[in-house]
Amino acid sequence: MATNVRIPVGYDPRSFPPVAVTVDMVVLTIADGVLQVLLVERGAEPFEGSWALPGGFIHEDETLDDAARRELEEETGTQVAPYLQQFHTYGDPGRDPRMRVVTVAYLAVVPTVGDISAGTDARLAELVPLTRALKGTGRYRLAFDHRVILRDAVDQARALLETTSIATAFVDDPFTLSELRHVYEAVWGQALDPGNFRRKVLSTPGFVVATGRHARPGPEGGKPPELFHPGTITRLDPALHRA
Amino acid sequence: MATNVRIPVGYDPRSFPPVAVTVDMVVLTIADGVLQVLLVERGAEPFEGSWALPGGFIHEDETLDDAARRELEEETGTQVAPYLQQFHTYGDPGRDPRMRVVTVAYLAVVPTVGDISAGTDARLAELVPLTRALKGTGRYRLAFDHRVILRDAVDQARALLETTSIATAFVDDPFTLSELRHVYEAVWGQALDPGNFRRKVLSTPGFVVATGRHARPGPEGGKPPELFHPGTITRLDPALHRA
DNA sequence: CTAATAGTGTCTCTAAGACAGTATTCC
DNA sequence: GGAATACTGTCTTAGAGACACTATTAG
Repeated sequence: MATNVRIPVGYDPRSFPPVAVTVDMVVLTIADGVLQVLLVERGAEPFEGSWALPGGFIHEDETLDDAARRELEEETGTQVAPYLQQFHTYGDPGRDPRMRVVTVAYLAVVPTVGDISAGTDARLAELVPLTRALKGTGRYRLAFDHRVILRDAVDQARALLETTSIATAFVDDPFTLSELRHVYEAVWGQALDPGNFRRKVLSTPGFVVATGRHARPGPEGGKPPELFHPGTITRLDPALHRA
Repeated sequence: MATNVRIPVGYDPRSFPPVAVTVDMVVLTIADGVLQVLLVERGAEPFEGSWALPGGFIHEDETLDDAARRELEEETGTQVAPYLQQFHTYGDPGRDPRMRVVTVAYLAVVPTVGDISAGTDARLAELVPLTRALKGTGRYRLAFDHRVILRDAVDQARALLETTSIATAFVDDPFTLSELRHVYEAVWGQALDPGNFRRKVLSTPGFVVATGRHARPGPEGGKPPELFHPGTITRLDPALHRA
């Protein structure tokens, strides 16, 4: 089949076999106190009965970051993710049985996923607890190498919590230090000492900014917690180490 | 012009405009006590008078990592780099004026560059001090966005020195702790205390392995230094922090 | 001998972790 | 009042950095 591929000066067409480039996204959020990932179900073959990370082909005249932002909005209705960064590119031949596909994978972190069904596609989208998505069996079996991509993204997120302020991307503004601590506990899967956590966060200049206001205590009571805004820094120094 | 691009089932050809995928490499090494990068000169337009990072199109039926290994060997004759990892993918439209090119960038670290002219290409290759390569003017003006790629790679390398054992990739096996310290000093551009450095390295289990042997002192004299092999670990815990 | 490099000892300071104690709310 | 959550204080320990000191070589 003929296409409109133009062969530029100085390039031998046989040097670059047909390659499709996609941007796929691992959208992480915390719901019900558990780390969750956004998955979509694609009806058509060869996706039959399997789920996938949201994503799609890059358009002409858009950067990779723009493509990621576009896909994110198409899928979640979210205009801006507090965190959206490329983390790895996957290009094994045969990872997509139809043709050579090179996928630039992005990690997105959002505080809440609005209306999932607001996506422009008619595809079914769901927020899935990470443990179930990584299981590899049952309802949420992942297509292609998407299970590897998801695992890599979560490893990346766990590491970024130590050295960057990515945790603030999981919570709404303003937030309490308990909410911020719950982010670390959900992603790392381990409990942290509230007192020591507070001291570490507050002793890292620029991580969070006090508002002076306080939130109402929850239904269980307790002292009204102080509210904070995200800070301006992106790199934590000193880092917040895992035990 | 017609090509042999086949349109697979289920894909709309207009969804994936013609994209070429290349693997480009930032090959770092230390020579004359200074961090150096391998650059190649490409004669043909639009490279006229500018230098570039070594790299090329991916082949069918090879993984991205395999493409990187192949390019490295073509360019340096080195079969195996002690460190070779993908670090970022660049795909802005217009970054290559000829067509849409998505470049997966790799960071390679080698202890010594063998015969540079051993490359299969007839292109001229040179080891260039990083400071001159990053200057952006003079003899080694870089093509396209290669200056940005180089800067990102060096930032990455500086960060990896803190948390991984990448430093051992810069030195031959076996090595002395002074040689290892010179790696940190050259890449970070700052002097380190020899005594404290030794203690930190030896207190990180698995970073280096003592051989029991000693090297001859240099022409300036001094106590014969102990020789070490690279260790088995890849992640430094605790990390080796920069001041 | 001196100069240079390799390696050790020791002191101070900072940050992490354990954990007890205080403050303020809901029920 | 008791239970729960939000803080604060204090003690111990580990690691980083400064820097003095010892060991072994070349010239």
